[in-house]
Amino acid sequence: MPAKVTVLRSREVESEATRRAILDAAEHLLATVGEAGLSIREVCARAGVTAPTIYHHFGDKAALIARVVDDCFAAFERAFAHRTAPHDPVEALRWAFDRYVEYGLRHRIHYRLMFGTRHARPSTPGLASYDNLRRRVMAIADAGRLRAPLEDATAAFWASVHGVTSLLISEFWSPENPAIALVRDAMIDQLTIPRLAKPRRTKGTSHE
Amino acid sequence: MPAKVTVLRSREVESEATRRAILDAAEHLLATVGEAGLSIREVCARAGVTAPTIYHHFGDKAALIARVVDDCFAAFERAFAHRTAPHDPVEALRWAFDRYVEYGLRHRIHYRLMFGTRHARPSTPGLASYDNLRRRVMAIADAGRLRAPLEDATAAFWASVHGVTSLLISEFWSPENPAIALVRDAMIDQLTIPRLAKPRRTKGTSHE
DNA sequence: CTCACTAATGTAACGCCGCTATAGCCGAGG
DNA sequence: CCTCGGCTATAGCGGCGTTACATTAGTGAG
Repeated sequence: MPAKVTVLRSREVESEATRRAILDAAEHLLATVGEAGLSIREVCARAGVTAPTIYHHFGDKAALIARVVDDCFAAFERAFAHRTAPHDPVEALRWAFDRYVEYGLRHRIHYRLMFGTRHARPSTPGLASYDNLRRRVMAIADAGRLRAPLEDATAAFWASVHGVTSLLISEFWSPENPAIALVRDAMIDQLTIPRLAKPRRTKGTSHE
Repeated sequence: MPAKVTVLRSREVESEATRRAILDAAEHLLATVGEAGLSIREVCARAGVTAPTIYHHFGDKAALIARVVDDCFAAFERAFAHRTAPHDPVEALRWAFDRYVEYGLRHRIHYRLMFGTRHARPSTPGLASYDNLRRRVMAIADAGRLRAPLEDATAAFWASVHGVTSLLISEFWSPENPAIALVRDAMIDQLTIPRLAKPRRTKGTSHE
């Protein structure tokens, strides 16, 4: 019985296999030689197809790369989902900061493609990724421990972790730079309340 | 007497003129169509020379761009020098943050070339630019108002302003995003002491 | 003043690249 | 069985960075 389906759709299955072969080859080359170094011709050689096949399935080089980047966002979120975050929402955010930097450092080229330049409109996986961060900040707000508006605080955290990751990827910094933790803790200490104290707007109300 | 020098070196002068023509054409194209869009052939057409002339003077495309980037760093520092900073060192740093973002936003492509990827070893103008920031932070430290080691604080400030600028350039943020000031003030409030109080290591010692 | 030398520039070409008009293959449906 | 249409290959276009080679024109020595 499964044979029937397989036989009936053998053509589509074959076509989909070709798509995957192309995507796999593109992803591998992207991680190896980067966007500038990736050539359609090399993808062809690795995937065992010829150029028109790629253009038939993906349109052009930019669309192919955009497709790979979408898969990268999925992998990016998986990097967070695989491990379990601390229970305390503020500590969970600190933890997420480190995971974010860690991922960026391990997938430099992919990170640049995801966040280095905006490719057309922000993709759905990209938005989902940002929503993930917002949910973490919202957990802090729900605990009454956020010192700034939700949207602003989320954006601010993103900017700081993105800045750190960018400098690491560009090799302006080494991964041992103490400034990494300094940025992380400065932003968290300033925008959140460490314990369950009355949330006050003026800074420096918690003695020690 | 100056005629003697001019005549004797007429050849060098001419050669230097073509150098400048090439650099100007490259800078204009770079700001217009970006690094990927810039082609040696187009530079040739604009500068009124042929390809071997460019390779004779600069080596290859990357070296030509690196040379343009060096000029960008000079323009970058000029953007700070033209205006006068506030006297208070902390406010001067806040002011520098805004000038930095402002420059990045006005010269998106150049900023990306300067800080987006490391081009070979950090150029001399690039190092000078970073030293400028460190001097501002040092002024705060000299006033006994810095809460972290000089090098770490300098790096942390750089990361935060770079993160903000990157997101603005990539158009993930709009220039009106309140998170810009939030990042700026969070880092400054956390790493500096607002008035002339006794510098203490624990956070939150200055009431109001 | 002459002339060989050398730096500066031009000619033409090589081997890449992204992309596509066109044609052929082959499973799907009648 | 035969047609039909989606998938793939052949071959080629124009453009790219780069370079071997030829050519020009100031320069310094005799």
